[in-house]
Amino acid sequence: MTVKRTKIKQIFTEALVDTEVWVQGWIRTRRESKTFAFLEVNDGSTIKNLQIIADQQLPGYADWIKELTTGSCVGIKGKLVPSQGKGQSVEMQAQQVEVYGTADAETYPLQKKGHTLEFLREIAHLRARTNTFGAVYRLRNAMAFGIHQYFQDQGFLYLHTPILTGSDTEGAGEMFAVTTLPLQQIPKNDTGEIDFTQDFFGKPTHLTVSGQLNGETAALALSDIYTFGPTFRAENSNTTRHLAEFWMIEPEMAFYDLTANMDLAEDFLRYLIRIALTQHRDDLDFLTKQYDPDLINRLEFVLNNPFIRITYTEAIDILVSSAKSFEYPVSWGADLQSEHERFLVEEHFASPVIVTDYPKTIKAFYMRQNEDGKTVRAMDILFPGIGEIIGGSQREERYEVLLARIQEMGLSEQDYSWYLDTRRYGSAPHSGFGLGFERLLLFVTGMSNIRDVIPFPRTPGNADF
RNA sequence: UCCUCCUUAGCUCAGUUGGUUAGAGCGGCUGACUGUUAAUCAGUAGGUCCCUGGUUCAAGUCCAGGAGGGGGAGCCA
Repeated sequence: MTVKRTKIKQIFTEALVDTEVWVQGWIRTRRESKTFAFLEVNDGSTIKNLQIIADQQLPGYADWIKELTTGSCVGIKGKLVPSQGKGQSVEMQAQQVEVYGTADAETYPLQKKGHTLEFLREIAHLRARTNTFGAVYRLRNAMAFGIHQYFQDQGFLYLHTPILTGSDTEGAGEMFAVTTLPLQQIPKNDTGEIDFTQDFFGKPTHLTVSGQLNGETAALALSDIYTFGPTFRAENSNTTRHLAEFWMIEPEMAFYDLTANMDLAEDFLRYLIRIALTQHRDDLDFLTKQYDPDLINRLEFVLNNPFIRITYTEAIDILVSSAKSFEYPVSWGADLQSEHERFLVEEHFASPVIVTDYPKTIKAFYMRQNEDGKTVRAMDILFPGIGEIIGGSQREERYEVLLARIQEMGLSEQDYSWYLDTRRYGSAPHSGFGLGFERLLLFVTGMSNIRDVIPFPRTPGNADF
């Protein structure tokens, strides 16, 4: 075949009626009549299928029509014509059919019927062939590209931070160990401890849980940077919003205070949501219809309304004075529980909420201390149904204060000497945040399980595919 | 890790106080139909009742242990 392939998305967006085109894709369904058949082909470029009419007069019809079952792969040449039927404006009159790969209807797991998301997770290698996962993966791609576009437009520098890290005390969670030591016979030293001097890096090494500290070093030289890469947490978390391997975006900006940080985060999220609403309406319409009737409304609400900003102390006051009875007691100094966050976001404000200025005792050592000596310049952005989608802070730029905090929390001054150097030499006020990419996708797609917004989810006990 | 629910045909599920040959819808297959839209109509095939052990004359059903999965909680993004 020498004709250039046309993607199905083009057929629906460009005026191609009366032209001959060549499409390649996978059969979604076949409806046979006595003298002809309707085929629906999808090539992933859009959620829409191209309807193709195959007449039995075509050469080889009897041979290939039986092979064109759901899931089979074909190339078809034909003429685009206005559709006689309802449901689509354009369809193709087939002229020539080439079968690349058949799919035995007896064993092919995807049928012309609804499947549960749980079943599709078990066949993650085939689920991209469904409308749902096609839509989700297209949106995932659009959001990833949009993230780079947003930051690049604002003059941010894309920084690659290490995936293998020797600092095991960042406190962001349990870490996966990385080693080349023989696991059958781990070398021990005189005191009976593992002899890491024999390991590849000569010391304990792990997969990164955050690129933030590395990111800060670049922000304190290049002004505005962002990272976007895989992140690993070995927590035994079995929930709809945790993965052992996920992707995280971490911008870090010199000369930003907490307010500027929040302004950026809000503008950033809105930019991404606008892309979804304007450029991927077909996919959102499908997901709204199929899974979440309120999806598009919710996205539009977030686009058009500023997030509520309150301090932790104000949040505690609201929770205490609410008539609501919580399973976990509310008191100043304790972290907000899921039920507390849900109440604020879903009931009290019915809006995304940014909570700031948490007690320093429940936040990380690097967050900037307030004048009250009790709270730090932290901010968590809470979304309905998802909880914390962004966590960030203004960073402690004062050398003495940061050092004191490291000592207070019993962390190793030695391990953080390089980080402290950024405050010893030309320190600057700066801020940043971390956005969980898959949590963003939960919000944008309306999916309710994080395992359904990443192609091959890694969770405790599951690294299949 | 804790709490809770679930596991029966390819998929989604019914299955009575334990009782003969375990059912339905969808999907598959066969046939009918000149415009269908998860086509329609008729027919048909399809079972390790998650695994192991136990109780019983008799277990899909009751008991114990195990495996897998869903939801919630904690941890967090």
